[in-house]
Amino acid sequence: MIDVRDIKTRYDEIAKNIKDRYMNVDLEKIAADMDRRSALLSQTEALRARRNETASKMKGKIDPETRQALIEEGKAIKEELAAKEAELSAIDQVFQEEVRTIPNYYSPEAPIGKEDKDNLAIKFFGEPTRFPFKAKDHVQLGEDLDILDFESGAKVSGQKFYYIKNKGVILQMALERYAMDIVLKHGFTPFITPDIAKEEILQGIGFNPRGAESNIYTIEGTGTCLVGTAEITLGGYYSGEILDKKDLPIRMTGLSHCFRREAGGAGQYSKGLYRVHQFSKLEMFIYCLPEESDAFHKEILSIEEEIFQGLGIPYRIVDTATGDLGAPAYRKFDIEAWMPGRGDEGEYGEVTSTSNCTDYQARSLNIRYRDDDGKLKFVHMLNGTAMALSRAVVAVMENYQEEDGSIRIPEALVPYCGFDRIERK
RNA sequence: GGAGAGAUGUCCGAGUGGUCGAAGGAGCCGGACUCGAAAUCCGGUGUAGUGCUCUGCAUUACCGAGGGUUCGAAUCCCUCUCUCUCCGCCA
Repeated sequence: MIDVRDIKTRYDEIAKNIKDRYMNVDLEKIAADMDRRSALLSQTEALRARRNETASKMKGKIDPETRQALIEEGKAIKEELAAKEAELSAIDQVFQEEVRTIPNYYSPEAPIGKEDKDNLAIKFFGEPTRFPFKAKDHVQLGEDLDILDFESGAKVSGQKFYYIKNKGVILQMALERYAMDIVLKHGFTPFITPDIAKEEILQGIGFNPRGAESNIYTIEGTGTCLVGTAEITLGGYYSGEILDKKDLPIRMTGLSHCFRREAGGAGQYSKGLYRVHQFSKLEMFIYCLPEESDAFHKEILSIEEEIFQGLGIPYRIVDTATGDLGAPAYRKFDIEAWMPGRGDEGEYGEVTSTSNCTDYQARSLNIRYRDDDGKLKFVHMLNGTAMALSRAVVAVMENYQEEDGSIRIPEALVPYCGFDRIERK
């Protein structure tokens, strides 16, 4: 969340931010509720002050008559206070929820635009892979090679679930370990995180676990949810804590399963492994000083590039437009890998995403550090995909396919796989 | 899953209705001593709001979370969460 005082001091900026992000937030109402809330708060506090004053008059020995009078006065205050507190708590609850709908500020460098097609391609690596034959998509390849089974996934678990089989399993594990080794080389501490997290943590990270459009599976009656990414569990790791400045930056990388409802996410571009209800992902996460977050954001992006360059997969980087940033992000870069089987003649498809969320998540989760001036300040928090296994598998399979339907293993993965191709039995 | 114990500031830890925002210690900051450092000694040191006559003063809240009792709650009661010990079960 943003600093609530900004609603007063940076009103126009917030209004412009909401507009440029194409979001629906009624800022006028929020500001009005804020005024009502502070009026009630000061009335409540005045009453509490009177209550405390009355109570403290009774500390020592006093004559019974005075005592009785004070008790009567205290009782009256108590009643009045209870009514005022009820009123305050009602408006406060509304206000707190409203504040959370205000998005983070966006970077002055982020492109302004409504949706993903307004994202700005800022770099290309490699040439899109072309074949002298008609490229197959990973669904076809996977079924022919007996390494992906969507039919059984649908039968047992529902649509958009899948089984990975045979050498496909080894390929996924190889990708996982390959990415992990690169990330570790850059000083990240490895974690395997819980796949379930509390709603308050989800909310602190900026996910909305409720509502029809929510992408989150909630576990009924427990107050917990299946995580959609290890960003949630890595970002929650230090919630409520005060970090030592000399420990910053903290670099973490976490492997988790990721669960997403993907309601209404069907269609040709969501085919196969590209958009599924469950996948594994290795995520990078950094807690750092505010003045360092831009630099660390670029560092995460360069590690993501290193991972895909090492696999020899062509990609482009896009600078995400304001309307597509998501509420917590100040700036976001996606890597889109070339996927020869996507669309008619191949398309770029998102494989990583890295966001600088500045202090937006830290404020909700209350993660601070003590600065040299002795003051507590919010850290900046950044996340980025090291490797989303399902989509990386798509990219490898489709870029490394052969005319006979077999798949070569990228050189960098051969030591991790122990074989150099997957072919039909 | 059953039984018991516990959760207090940056950390450790005392406190069982009003004199408690909270003893003591550690840490940190400042100072003394020192050529300098260590040791020692002295002083200071919570967070988040709000108001004002704004390098300060006043005030509210916060002792795991949420409710309750009371004129008054860190302290009493209830619910929940988490931690520890023992038993059971188990990959």
